[in-house]
Amino acid sequence: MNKSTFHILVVDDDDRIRELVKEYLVENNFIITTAKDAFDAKKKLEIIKFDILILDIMMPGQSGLSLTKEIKKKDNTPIILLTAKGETKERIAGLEVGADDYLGKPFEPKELLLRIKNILEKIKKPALPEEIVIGEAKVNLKKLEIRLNNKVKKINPQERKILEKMLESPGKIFSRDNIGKIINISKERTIDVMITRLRQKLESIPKNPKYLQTIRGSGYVLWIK
Amino acid sequence: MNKSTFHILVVDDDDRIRELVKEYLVENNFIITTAKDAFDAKKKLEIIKFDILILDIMMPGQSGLSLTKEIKKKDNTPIILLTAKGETKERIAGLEVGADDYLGKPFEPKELLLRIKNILEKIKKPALPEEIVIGEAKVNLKKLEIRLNNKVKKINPQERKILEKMLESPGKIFSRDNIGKIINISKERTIDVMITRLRQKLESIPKNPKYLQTIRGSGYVLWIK
DNA sequence: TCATAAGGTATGGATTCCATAAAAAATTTT
DNA sequence: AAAATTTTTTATGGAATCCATACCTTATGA
Repeated sequence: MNKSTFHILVVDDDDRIRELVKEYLVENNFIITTAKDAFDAKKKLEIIKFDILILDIMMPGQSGLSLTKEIKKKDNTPIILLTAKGETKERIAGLEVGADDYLGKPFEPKELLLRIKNILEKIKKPALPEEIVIGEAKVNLKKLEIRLNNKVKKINPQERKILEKMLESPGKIFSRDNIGKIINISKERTIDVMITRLRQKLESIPKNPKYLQTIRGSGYVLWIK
Repeated sequence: MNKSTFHILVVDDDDRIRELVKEYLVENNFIITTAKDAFDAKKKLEIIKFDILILDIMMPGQSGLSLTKEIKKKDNTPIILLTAKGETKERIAGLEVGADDYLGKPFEPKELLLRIKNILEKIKKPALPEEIVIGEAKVNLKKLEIRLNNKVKKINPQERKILEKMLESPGKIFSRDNIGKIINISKERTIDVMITRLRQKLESIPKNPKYLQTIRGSGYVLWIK
């Protein structure tokens, strides 16, 4: 793997493992930060935007599972969970809670590397530009703003997540299920509401959306032009 | 999960596991074929195009690993490998050989289902081309639109289903029964009505259809050119 | 050419699906 | 902990679509 600037946070209460993983990944040109528990991790998460998080499930204080859930609520940083051997149930729980992958202890560092590569494959998409034009609106995902008709509206966190995902695949139909997974929600009406709100910020005539359209019976689509 | 027509091949030399997996997946609306070894599997692969293959690594004769390699050379059917517990090395080898995912035995059926869903997400539909030309009309099954004489008409879900099916076999006669099955309707007149509607969207002169024609006494045919 | 069978279509009630306002709950900020 | 913001639920109305029926038109062959 080439020199990278990917920044990974490793959270494990076991000093030995933490250091081992760190060493191995540093060798492979990652930038590594470690934390010894959820509390510590959260402190660091507030300051730094990591590319990947590696969390041990079994930790004193808040568990990795719970931490995953909490983090995934806010953003979609990929998470790899480390599970004690054979804890199938936890592994399932992990996926359900939104983890992107997991690894049973004991694991070979090489395997961890594979998982990381795997995830990087997925995220290496050519980072969305600072400002994206959707019809008459200009979306700034960094400032969390949408300019439309000389007005500036704020994008809320959940809205951002949906928008980001839909912007990755303009023209793709997102079922409510799809969207529900993005923001961790199941109620259909709730999703409708988020779409309605997005329309009010994106569309000149929210009642007749030109860009964020409904596909009756299937879901929603975003057209960026 | 909805009713699906996904066809999965399960290859494992252990009768017990084979049957267990089959049973569970059939319950979840998959079509399952089984094979007891690589030789058996290859015979079946020659005849049927599967959507996913589930292979045990440890098998008498050719191993799942070797089989994976062989298959991946020819096509890219997604493969999930089943590994005996703790065989980390094999798991790594599996990914390197081109497998799409793996699952350590013993596994929970529910977890297998998760993996399968995951893969299906990716392969989605074999997607007909974005835009299909039928006579003077341009059909966009994604946008659910038909452009004809500079006008855009919307296709609704039932119409789409019929169109999709007929597009799979242009020139084939579809009896009302055939069509009825597609959209779950039995009344003859009702089917006529759907055809009428489609003609109004597809044909320049709906009264004299050139492409969506009636075969009196037999049914309807779609000609795409 | 007339009778009849087969196909075409306008209409509308029932149903399903979606939009949105408003309220309630949860979360974040102050 | 009060206030402000955001998220989620709920309730309701409206729109799209489904499906059947009645009636009309066309094709066929006796």
